[in-house]
Amino acid sequence: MKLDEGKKKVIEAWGTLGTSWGINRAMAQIHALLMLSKEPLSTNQIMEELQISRGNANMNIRNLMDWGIVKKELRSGERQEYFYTSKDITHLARVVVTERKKRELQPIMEILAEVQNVEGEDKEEVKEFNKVVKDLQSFSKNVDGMIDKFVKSDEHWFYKILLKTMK
Amino acid sequence: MKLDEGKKKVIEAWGTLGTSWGINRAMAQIHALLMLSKEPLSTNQIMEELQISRGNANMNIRNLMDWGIVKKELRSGERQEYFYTSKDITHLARVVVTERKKRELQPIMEILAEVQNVEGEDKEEVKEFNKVVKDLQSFSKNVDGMIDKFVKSDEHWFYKILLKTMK
DNA sequence: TGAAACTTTCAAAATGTTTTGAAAATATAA
DNA sequence: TTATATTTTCAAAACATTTTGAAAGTTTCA
Repeated sequence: MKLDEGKKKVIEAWGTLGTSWGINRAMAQIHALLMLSKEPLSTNQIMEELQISRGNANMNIRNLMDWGIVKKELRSGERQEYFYTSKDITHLARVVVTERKKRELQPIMEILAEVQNVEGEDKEEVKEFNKVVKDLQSFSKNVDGMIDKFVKSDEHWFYKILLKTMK
Repeated sequence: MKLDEGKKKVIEAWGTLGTSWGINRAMAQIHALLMLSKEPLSTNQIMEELQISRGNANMNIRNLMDWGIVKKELRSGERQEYFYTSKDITHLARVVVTERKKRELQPIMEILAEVQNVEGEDKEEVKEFNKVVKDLQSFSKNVDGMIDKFVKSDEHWFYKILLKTMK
């Protein structure tokens, strides 16, 4: 297989995968392109390679930078900005997980805390509700703890745990 | 707080959360409603409680049943079907994770296997590409292993619930 | 300062997803 | 069988998200 063909396939698949992870197609594809490129790329190069508009490219590069996934490189004597990303996929995984925790887990945990102990402990229905809410809380807390551990851990730790978990 | 108010809040939050997990609003809300109800509910009751159309209710109940998350109860002397779900959230987690693995992880793993070892090992660019692809593969395999482990570790639990449900 | 190079913004268009509701299909009972 | 209750289907409408592209804004340099 030729390099360009391989890149194209991975970029396409990455775009599709991103879509299921709260990262839109263009954003995921820009990330994949940068990850697979030896050198940083300019907005124009990204537009050209992915066949997307300037606005789209700009907006998603900005978003990736806000997430801390993509960085900018300035070259003396050149006006254009060049962008690059870490080749370490666990870095992306950490950022995405943190972002999703903030956007998804925290709100539901707040709601669960809010609805704790509904009135009327004598009714079966209420007992049932309170029980389910408590279970959801304990599950959420577990997930929350797992995420924190994962995010704080360094790469080394991550692989050690993986090995332990799997054997 | 009153029971109805609490239920409403959790159902709403659950719907929002579902949206980020490849489960549409109505589907997630139906699940939440059933999880929080003492008794199984009919399509009409679900429509009424969530203020959604018959088509929407039917389609999403069906989907939840296809996923194995919701079950049907038939009552002798009654024509309507009643639906219920497990109160154990880890059951849902297991199903969702399995489903997502199938829909997301498997395709990307296939692509990665396909683009392994692009021609021209002498060029720096190609070396770089092959290296990143290998890293992505190893990461994917690790995630895949973790998911399997998680899903299988729940099997014991699964049979316990199955027995409980059936008695 | 003025003009060229480049980046950012944002309203409108394109695209994707979910929901509706009425009609068709199916099951049940008289 | 026919009438009635219930479930299923699906095209169109509503809604949500992404992308475009041109105009506005900014930076740089002569």
